[in-house]
Amino acid sequence: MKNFITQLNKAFESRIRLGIMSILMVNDWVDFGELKETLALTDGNLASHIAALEKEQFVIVRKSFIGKKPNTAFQVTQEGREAFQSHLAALEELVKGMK
Amino acid sequence: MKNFITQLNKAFESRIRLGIMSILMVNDWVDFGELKETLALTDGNLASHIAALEKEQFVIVRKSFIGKKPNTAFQVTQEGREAFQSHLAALEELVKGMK
DNA sequence: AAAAGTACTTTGTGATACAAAGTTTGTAAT
DNA sequence: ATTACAAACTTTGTATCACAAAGTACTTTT
Repeated sequence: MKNFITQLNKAFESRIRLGIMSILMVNDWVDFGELKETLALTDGNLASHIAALEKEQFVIVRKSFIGKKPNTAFQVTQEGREAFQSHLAALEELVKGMK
Repeated sequence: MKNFITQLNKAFESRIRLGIMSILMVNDWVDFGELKETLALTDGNLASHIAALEKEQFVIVRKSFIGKKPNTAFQVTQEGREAFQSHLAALEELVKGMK
């Protein structure tokens, strides 16, 4: 009766991390600037949310240069993909119960 | 592109409040003790989350006596119902985008 | 009188969110 | 060579939140 709530992942409770994940789920290698603009975040805010997701090993970070400019890009890991899908499945249960 | 995230309501970000609301959406007048057990919360924890929802006017609280025992029960308001449904709709958008 | 039940409130601690400003490293312009 | 700029952080500071545990108030049961 309460399991669908305990299955919700704490890492995905915040709107912003929900946004980051949903973008990374459908786009391979999204870069810092693009993500920042899409979600209308400050640098620091994005950096800290990414750090939280990286700590959980839900995303990986790649630092490189595009031409002469430094570029940081993110990709969702397999683990992140699975965790996020479970989270969404639990949310879906919740929605279903309401119809 | 980012609107479905901004449509997510901050009041419903926590697992616990998500749980409270989903129960109240399908049950009329749920009492303190029942909600507390269903969600496996401490008294204080439930009280504070309810207070947050009450402040937003998403739930109303009724204090009465059942026989000789004090009873506190909660009901979702129309406003709460609408806000929660919008929230779920936004989550559904998010899920849909991923299929 | 003592114990137990209901519903809180208070206290304390630790985590989180966020903005704003500062820092680092490397490139580009003058 | 100095200045300026850009990307991506890190730091700082403040405010809010989550939660457990203990305390409170009132009533009822034993």
